[in-house]
Amino acid sequence: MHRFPLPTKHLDIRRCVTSGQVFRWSQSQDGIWRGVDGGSWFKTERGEVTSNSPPEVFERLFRLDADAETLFPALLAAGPELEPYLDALPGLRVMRPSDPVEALFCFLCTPNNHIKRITAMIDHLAGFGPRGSDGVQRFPEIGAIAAIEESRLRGLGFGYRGATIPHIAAQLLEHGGRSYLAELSRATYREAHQELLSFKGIGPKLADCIALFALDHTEAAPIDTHVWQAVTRLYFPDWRDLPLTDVRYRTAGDFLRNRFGPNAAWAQQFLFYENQLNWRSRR
DNA sequence: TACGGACCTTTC
DNA sequence: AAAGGTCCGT
Repeated sequence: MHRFPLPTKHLDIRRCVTSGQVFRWSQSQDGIWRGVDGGSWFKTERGEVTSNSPPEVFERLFRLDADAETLFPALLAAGPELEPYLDALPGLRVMRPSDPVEALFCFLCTPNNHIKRITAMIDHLAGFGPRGSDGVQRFPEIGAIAAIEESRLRGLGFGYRGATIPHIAAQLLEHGGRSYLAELSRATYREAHQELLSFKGIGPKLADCIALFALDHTEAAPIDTHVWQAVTRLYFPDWRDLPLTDVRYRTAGDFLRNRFGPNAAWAQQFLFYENQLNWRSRR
């Protein structure tokens, strides 16, 4: 058991874990945040973190090695238009989940879906994994997911994803499982993204989420409906309210990569959350 | 290559 | 209707 101070400077847990980057965190009535990531569990209370892992694991998860004092000026130099969003959301981080398998399958639950149902599905999926002696529900391995019957998942409310999730797990095993994912992590962003697109059920948006959160490619800039609104408002006004086609997806993502390079994911996070916070007032 | 429609289910 | 989309027809 470890206890250490919650590094509140440049870290706002609420915003990090409600921005759709991770799905196994929740806040209870008393304001305490509890989260699971890979084999680690965390609990934050009164400015203190309790965990089964040492502080370095927490710091890695919230990417605290990316120092805001140098990162924010770099983002602003490349994109001064981001200033109001950086000011409004100074504690937002791009998270770095520890387990690529967990991150990948969490994002397979997200397409054409909403957060509430996504977390319910992920809790069900986690239930297929082992429960540690410390009571932590570990996420299932790829093989365990591949073995789940489609009807079982449909019965749990997965809808058509009850078919794609075990199928993708089986495909992953054929490609080499975890070592294959490790290869994609070492490959370039572009190679990894293209490879992920070959899976049935993984399109450009999911491939970017997986490249970023499972494989740690920070050039990835997942463009969902919210980021699309922000990007068209700021950079592509002619495309406002137009549907997000493959070509537009590629163009917008390349634009963010050209502008922000390896910090594209940071720019994407601020654009996403800014739109989440303000879309109602703009209507 | 680009556009519609369907897809499971829950929530607003 | 729309949800942090994707696939499969035309």
